[in-house]
Amino acid sequence: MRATRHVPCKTCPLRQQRLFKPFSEQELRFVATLKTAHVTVPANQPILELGAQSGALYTLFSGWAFRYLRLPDGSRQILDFLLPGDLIGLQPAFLGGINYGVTALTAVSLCVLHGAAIDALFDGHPGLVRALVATLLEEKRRTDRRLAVLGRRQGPQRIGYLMLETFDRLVQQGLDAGTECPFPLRRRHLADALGLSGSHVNRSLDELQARGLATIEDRRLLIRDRERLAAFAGYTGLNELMGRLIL
Amino acid sequence: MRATRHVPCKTCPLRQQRLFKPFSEQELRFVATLKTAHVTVPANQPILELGAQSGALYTLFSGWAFRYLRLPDGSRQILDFLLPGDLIGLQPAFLGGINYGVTALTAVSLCVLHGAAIDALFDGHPGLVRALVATLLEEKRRTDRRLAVLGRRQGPQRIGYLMLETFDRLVQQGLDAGTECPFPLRRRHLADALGLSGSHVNRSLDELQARGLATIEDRRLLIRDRERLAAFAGYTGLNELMGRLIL
DNA sequence: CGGCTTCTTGATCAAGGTCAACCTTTGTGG
DNA sequence: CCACAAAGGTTGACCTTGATCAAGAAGCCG
Repeated sequence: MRATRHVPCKTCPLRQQRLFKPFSEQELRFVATLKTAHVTVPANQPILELGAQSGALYTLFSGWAFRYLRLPDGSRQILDFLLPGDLIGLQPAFLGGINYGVTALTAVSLCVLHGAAIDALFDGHPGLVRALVATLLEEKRRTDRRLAVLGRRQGPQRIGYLMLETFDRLVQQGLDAGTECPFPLRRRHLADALGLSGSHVNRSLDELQARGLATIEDRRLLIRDRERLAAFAGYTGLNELMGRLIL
Repeated sequence: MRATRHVPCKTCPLRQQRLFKPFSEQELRFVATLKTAHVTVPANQPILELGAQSGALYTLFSGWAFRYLRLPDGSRQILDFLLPGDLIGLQPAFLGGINYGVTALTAVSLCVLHGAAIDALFDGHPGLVRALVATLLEEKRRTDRRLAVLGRRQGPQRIGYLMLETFDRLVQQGLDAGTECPFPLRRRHLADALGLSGSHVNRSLDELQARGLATIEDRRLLIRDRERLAAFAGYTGLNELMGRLIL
């Protein structure tokens, strides 16, 4: 983890996006006081480790990361892929103690926030708290669906679902949507996120390709027939959400 | 849904439990203003329906319920079982629009809260909001683990996990823990919650019994060897949590 | 050019889904 | 209280999905 030059909150490009709640002057001033540093982490390096007691809170500024759980038998379940704007470490900062790990998928850069200070959020910043709760509930909605996908759909459908969800999250962030997007996940990540084995991920990808629905090539995702892919995977779209919180 | 006599918030027996955040006088007064009625719903009847636009918010007062998603192909994924003290309908009350359904598993009774009014929570009740966020994050932790269980464990382990989690939730609520507890789920509920078929639920229950770990008899769960069951299912205990919100 | 990790493919086999028949419990109306 | 219907549970046969293992092929560094 290497420190780099500060990005001032005031001109933060992430915040400009429609996805996020616009801040008042006062709110912006508060958020700016939280920020303590800006760091980078190379691909495949840990951002939060399971044992650690850091209390730090991060906003993912650029790059991809993932959150995972390690089961007693050693296997890994990826819980979520994190994209720019996502908060990292709210749970440990707030509840104390950490459950999960977060690892950089690509090289990432992070805003470091003073974790203990977010408690002050609750006194005098009702707008920010509303946005926080909305963000949490929105995430819960995504989690609900993901649970249903793991519980009820098979390999190819699971992959198709993740593809569309990820694509749409990128679009919400302002990716100028064509029919493709970056997709740095390796087979292993797909397997660990979707509860499949490596080889089965391959067979499933083959099927998606054979049906002319989508392919992954060269770290990019190509959606060949969005309509049919959505029907195939049972994907019904992200909810358009009202001002997420970004810190 | 039938209206019944009010239970006054002031003397609400649920609130006495250690599990929930104690209220100040002022907070209690605020919460009491939210309450509009007290109703009952018979077993297997809907509490919240997918299409509806009710804006009502409930606290489950007694009985069990479950939250589920209906997939495009008609199958049902149970997302969560709801126990007394759990909030029902926060997501629709706050985000508007509803994703999921909630159905009574046993006969239940519910506190009806004025959903639109919870927005006032954010102005002037920081203690309650902290408890709300803590509750949401705590639930997220449970969801994370459940996702890992669905993604990575097989039938018998999944069932064992759900048994222990449910048992411990009841204990947290003040059930005087012996080695058994009420367990009103039918095979179908287990199947739909855990992503299994009805017959496989049976085979898996047989295995748990044959190993001397646990049985379900007569709507009650009997934990025969907690130690070994936990090891078998990869269950590591609920987190002791700090004052959940109850409304 | 080794020595990595990742991807691909095929063979084998266990987990678990589907279907069907039958049985048991629960609930309902006479 | 009984008769019957409906819902839920049990069991077995059969077959699909997907895990596991292994061996080889690309890529991708240093």
